[in-house]
Amino acid sequence: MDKKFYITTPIYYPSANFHIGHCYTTIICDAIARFKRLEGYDTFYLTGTDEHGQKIQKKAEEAGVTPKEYVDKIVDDAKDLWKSLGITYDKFIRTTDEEHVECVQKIFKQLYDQGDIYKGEYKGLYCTPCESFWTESQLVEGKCPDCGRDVYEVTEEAYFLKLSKYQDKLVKYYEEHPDFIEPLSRKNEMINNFIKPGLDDLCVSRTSFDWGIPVTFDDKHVVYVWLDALSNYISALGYKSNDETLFNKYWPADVHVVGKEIVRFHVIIWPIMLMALGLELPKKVFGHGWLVIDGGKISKSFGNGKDPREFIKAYGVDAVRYFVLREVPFGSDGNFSEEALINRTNADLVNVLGNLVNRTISMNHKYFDGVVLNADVSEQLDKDLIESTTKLHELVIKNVEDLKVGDALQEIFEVLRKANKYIDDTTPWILAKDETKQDRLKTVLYNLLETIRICAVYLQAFIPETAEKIFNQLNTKQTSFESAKEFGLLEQNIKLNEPIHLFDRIEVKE
RNA sequence: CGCGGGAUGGAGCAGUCUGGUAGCUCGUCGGGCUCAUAACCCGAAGGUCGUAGGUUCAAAUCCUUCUCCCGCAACCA
Repeated sequence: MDKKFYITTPIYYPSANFHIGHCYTTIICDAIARFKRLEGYDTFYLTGTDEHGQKIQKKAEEAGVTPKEYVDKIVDDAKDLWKSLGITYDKFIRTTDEEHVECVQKIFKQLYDQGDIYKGEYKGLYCTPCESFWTESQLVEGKCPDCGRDVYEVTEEAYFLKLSKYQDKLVKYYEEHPDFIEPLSRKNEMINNFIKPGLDDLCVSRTSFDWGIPVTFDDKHVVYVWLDALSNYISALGYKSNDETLFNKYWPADVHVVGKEIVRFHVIIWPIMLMALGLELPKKVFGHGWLVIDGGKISKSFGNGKDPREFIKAYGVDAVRYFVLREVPFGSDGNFSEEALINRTNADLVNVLGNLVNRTISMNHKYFDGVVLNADVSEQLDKDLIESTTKLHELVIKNVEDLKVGDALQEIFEVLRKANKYIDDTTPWILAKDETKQDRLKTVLYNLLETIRICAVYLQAFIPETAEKIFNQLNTKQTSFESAKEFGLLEQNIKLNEPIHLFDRIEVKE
């Protein structure tokens, strides 16, 4: 029986092209998904786009195209971006996919039939020219925050989801599953802010615009965005379709990775929807922090929404992947800037990893014509390096398990630093000059090559292109996850390929 | 008192639960080495751990006060 792993990103809102923040979430999930595959899990990695809603409708009107044409263009661009970042999603779901639309309609109907959705009245403050509802607190001096005009109290019929009915059950679920919401601080926020004061039933339909999924039995209404969007996690697996094979295999999700701003929807509305449908709840919702620029959010209006492909082009895909994976601590925000990206790349990828691989392989070529040899002449010194390298196995697994990808990378680089130190401690260039030390030299270089190989096995998940380059230079077939458990599996008597820089130093122009 | 998080050498963070010499990466300065991409290795300088009080033999850590920053509450990854 295969171990399975189902991981999702949020489905992003394609009102504009994606920025580095979207990349962050998607790269994290990709690294975890790759790692799980490497570990031998039958993995399903889902991402996609949430394409309905008034904002898209408006954007499309402004652009003079249909909403579908508008989102098609952005989706094409997104897929190109994911490709350039090496994202290995198993499915890209769009909420305009026919399968998804039908699934949502069936869900809505079922919840209505069983009484969890009911028809009621929605009272709100409405701005007619903007076609928008606002809450009291959103108003600016009592006027519409968008256009500054008066708002009117309007009543319209709407469907509601009975959140209140499931409140106690939800709290009980939290208590019985302490790992459901991560990081923990988000959980307290949710309980104190929303659940303790009592959940209001949620308005789940709209009549004020029509770019959405129609309610089958009442076509004035379209389905509220979050009910539509959240369903993607099961509609993508074929829930309520003719073929539920994937759904049966992968659901419940092992983790929904989401930005901290939408944790609320994933830990309140989504679980309640699932309870109402009689389905299992996801095992974990992880609310990650943001990449911020000078302490502020990334957004187009901020003028910092530079196309991430420019960074990839300039510094390489793995520099970008490494940076975002490494820079943001578990659960909190990390700072993004081109300068930080350059520093990180030079300090870790060039100086520690690149230089280690280059100097080791160069020496092996210089001293042994590139042939991998090991004469087993060990010294006490070797032990520390070998132990650290071997211990990596459980450390990396544990950190990825806990979604601490930055820490996992830190552990790997810790070992690479040790390897650099090992070179200085063993001074191979001095051994090389002594005829009687040739066997010792073989062992020293073997230990280094083997350390590099094992680190590269893990790095496949995070910086796959680089790991591949390392394997090529090592000319090894020992690249499996299992092969990293044991020190000494690098094939002897094989010939290394020529040393090539993994990363070129980024010179900062004045 | 709406709720939550944070404040630790120049920068970014760990340490706080379970009190006992303040740690890591980057940066700066000095030295070493020459296999390597001005890299690598060693050493040093630099911190009254936001403020004020309390508990204790002992507080970054526990308790209380205040200040400042951020997030959520409202469809931003």
